[in-house]
Amino acid sequence: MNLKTLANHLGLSQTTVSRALNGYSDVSLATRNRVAEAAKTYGYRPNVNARRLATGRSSVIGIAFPTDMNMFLDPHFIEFLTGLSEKASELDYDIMISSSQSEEVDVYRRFAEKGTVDLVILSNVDLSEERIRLLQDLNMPFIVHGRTATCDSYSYIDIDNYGVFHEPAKMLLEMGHDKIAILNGHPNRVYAIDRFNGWQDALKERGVTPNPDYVRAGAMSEENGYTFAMEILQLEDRPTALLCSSVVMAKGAYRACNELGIKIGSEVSIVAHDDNVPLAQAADMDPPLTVTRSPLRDAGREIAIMAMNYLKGADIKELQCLWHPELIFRKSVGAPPRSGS
Amino acid sequence: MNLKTLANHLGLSQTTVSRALNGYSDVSLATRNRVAEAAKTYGYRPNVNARRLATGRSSVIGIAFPTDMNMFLDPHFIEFLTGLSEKASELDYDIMISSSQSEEVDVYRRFAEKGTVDLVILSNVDLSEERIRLLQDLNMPFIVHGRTATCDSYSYIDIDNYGVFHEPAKMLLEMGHDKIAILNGHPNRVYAIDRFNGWQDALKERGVTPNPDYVRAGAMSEENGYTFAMEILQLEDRPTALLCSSVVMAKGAYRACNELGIKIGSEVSIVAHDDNVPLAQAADMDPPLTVTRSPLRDAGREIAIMAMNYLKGADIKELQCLWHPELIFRKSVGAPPRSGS
DNA sequence: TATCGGACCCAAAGCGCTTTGGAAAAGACA
DNA sequence: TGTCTTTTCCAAAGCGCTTTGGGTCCGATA
Repeated sequence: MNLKTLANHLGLSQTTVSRALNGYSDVSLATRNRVAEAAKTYGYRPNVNARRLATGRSSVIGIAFPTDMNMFLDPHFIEFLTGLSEKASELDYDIMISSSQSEEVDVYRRFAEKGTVDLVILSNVDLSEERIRLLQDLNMPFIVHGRTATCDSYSYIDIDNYGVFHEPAKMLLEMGHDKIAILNGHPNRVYAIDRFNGWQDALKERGVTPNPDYVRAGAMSEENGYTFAMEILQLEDRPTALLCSSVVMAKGAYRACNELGIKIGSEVSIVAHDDNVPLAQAADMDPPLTVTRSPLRDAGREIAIMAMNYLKGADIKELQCLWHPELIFRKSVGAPPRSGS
Repeated sequence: MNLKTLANHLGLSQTTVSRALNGYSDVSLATRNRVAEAAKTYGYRPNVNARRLATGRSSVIGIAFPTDMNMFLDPHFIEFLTGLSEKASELDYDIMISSSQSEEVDVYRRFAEKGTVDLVILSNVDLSEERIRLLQDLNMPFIVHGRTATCDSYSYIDIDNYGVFHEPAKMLLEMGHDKIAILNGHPNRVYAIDRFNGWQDALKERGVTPNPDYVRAGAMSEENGYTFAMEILQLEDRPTALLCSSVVMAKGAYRACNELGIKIGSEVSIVAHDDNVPLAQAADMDPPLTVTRSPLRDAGREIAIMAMNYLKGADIKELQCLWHPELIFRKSVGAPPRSGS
C-alpha cells in the first residue's frame, strides 16, 4: 500500500493525503481524521527511503562503535546506548552504529560522505578535540556526551563531575573527616579531571591540604578498585574516607576492606559515583553504598530528545544540559573514627 | 555532485555512468575506467537514499538491542557486535540497532513495517522459537547466531557446543581424571544444554556415571564461578577437574581455589571455553588457562559476510556454519592427583 | 454587486538513483 | 553488398514520497 493507492481509495490527491498525515493545517481536521483512519485500516506505512530522498533527512542518529573499547566501558556504554535507542525508537528515529578498524574519525567521514545519518553522537571524549573539530569541519551535526574545554560551541549533555566529588567531599569534611582519598578514573578523561578538582577544592575550602598519596587513578575496574584501596588503606596515615569514581571500583574497595578487616561505615567511609548500571547496584551492597547518582540510561534517553530538537532547529543554548547528580546517603558513610582508635 | 552532473562532465548519459560505476559489462572497460577516474576526482558518492528507493534494497542489517540484557552478556554481545560492525563497514553494509521497551519481537515488527533493513540478526536464542517464527511469518530475512532444534530451515552460525565440553572431557578422562565437574551457563540456553550433553556423553563413553553433584548452572559471572567452585570443591568427594563455560567463570573458580589453597594444574585441573573477550585473557591467568577457543568477534565478522551472501541469493545450505573451537592446552591442566594425596 | 481573504484541495515537478527497451555503430558472414 | 550479431551507449520511465504554486469555493466586507 503506497500513498497513491491510499489516495485513490480516499478519493483524494496524494498531496492532500501526504499533508494530512503530516498534520498540516491546510487540510481540514475532518479529512485529516478520515485519512488517519484509512491509513490505519489499510495498514499504510510511508516508504522511509522515498521520504528520505524527498526530504533529504534520514531521521537516523549515528554513533561510532569503539572497536578498541576498554573493558570497563562496556556496561556503561551499553547502558547509555540502551537509553538512547529506547527513546529514539519512541521518537521514530533510528540508531546506526558503525565502526572502523582504524580511526574513529574515519567513521564520521563515512557518515558524512554517505549521508545516511542526520546527526552523530560522541561519547567518551577526552582532552583532545580532534573528533569535534572534524565534525565541525564536515558540517555534520553532533551532540557530545560529556564536555571539553570548548563546549560553548556545541551541544552536549554532561553531569557536574566537579560536584560528583565536591559534594560528598564537603559532606565528609563536615562530618569531621579530613583524610579523604580518591580512586579516580583515567586521568586524561575530562570527567576525571573535573572530579579531581572538585575534591581538591573541597579540601582547600576547609583549609585542608590535599595529600597526593591519597590520589589514585586508572581504569575503573573492580581490580583497580581493589588494588588502589589496598595500597591506600595500608598507608601509615591511612585515610578515613574514600571517594570512588564508580560503583564497580567501590566493589573492589569493599573487597580490600574486608580482606584488611576494616569496617566500612565506621572505620572507613566510602562514597562512589553511581551510573546505575545493572551489574552494580549500590543499594544491595553490604553495607549499602552512599552514592552520587545519575543513571546513564537517562542520559541516553535525554540525548535522543536533544537530537530531535537539534534537528528541528532548536537553539544551541537550549541544547546544553548539565545534570546535577543526587547524593544518596547510605550506611557506608559514618563519622570518622576517633583518632587513636 | 550527483549522477547527472557527473554524466554531463563526462559527456555520457546517466545510464552509462550508473552502469559503469556498478560494473556492468555492457559498458566498455575503457569508459568504465574513465568514469571511475572521474568519480574519484570529483569526489562523487551516490546518494544512498535514492539508490535505496530505486532498488528497494537498503544494505542495512538490523539487530535488536536487548534492553534487559543481563550483565554477563554485555562484553560478549559487544564483542560480537564489534566484529559484525567492522566487517559490515568493509562490505559497505550498515548496522542499525533498535530496541523496544517491551518485547523484542516488536523490534522485528517495526523493522519489517518500516522496511529500513534488509536482514536481521538474532542473537542469544533460547529454546523458545517465538522470534524465529515471527520473522519467518513476516518474511523478513534473518541469520541466527546460535541454533535451535529446527535450525534446518534457516541460516545460522554456531559453534559446536557439544564438542566444547566433550573434547576437553575426553582429554581429561584420557589423562586419568574421572571426577569432572561442570560450571555451565544458564540451563535454558541451547548452548548450555549442548555442552551438558557433551560432558555427559564423554563420561558415559568411558563408562563413568555422571555425578549430578558435579553440575552447576547459572549466569556466567565471576561471582557464580566463585560460588559454584566453592561449593563443588568442598564436597566430600571433590572433583579433580572443572569445565567452565566461560573464562570469566573460570576466574571465579581460580579465586575459589586460591582461597581454599587448592593448587590449579596439579590438585585440580581447569578448562574453560574462551570467547576471547578483552576483559578475560586466558593466557594471562596464573596459571595460564586451558581453553576451547572461538573468538566471538570472528563470529560477528563471519555473520556479516553471510548476510551479504544471503542477500545476494546464496543457497541456504551454504549459509549454515558450524565452527569447531580449537583446544588450547596450557598449565591449568595436569594429571589428576593420586588418590589419597 | 463586485471584491477580497480564508479554507481546502490538487497537478505537477522534483529528490537522485536504477533499469528497461531499444538504437546506433561496428564487425562477421554469406 | 546486404543481413545478422555484438558491442556500446542512451532516453525515458519508474521508485514513493514532499513541496511548490496555484485553483476553487464560500462567506464576509464595502
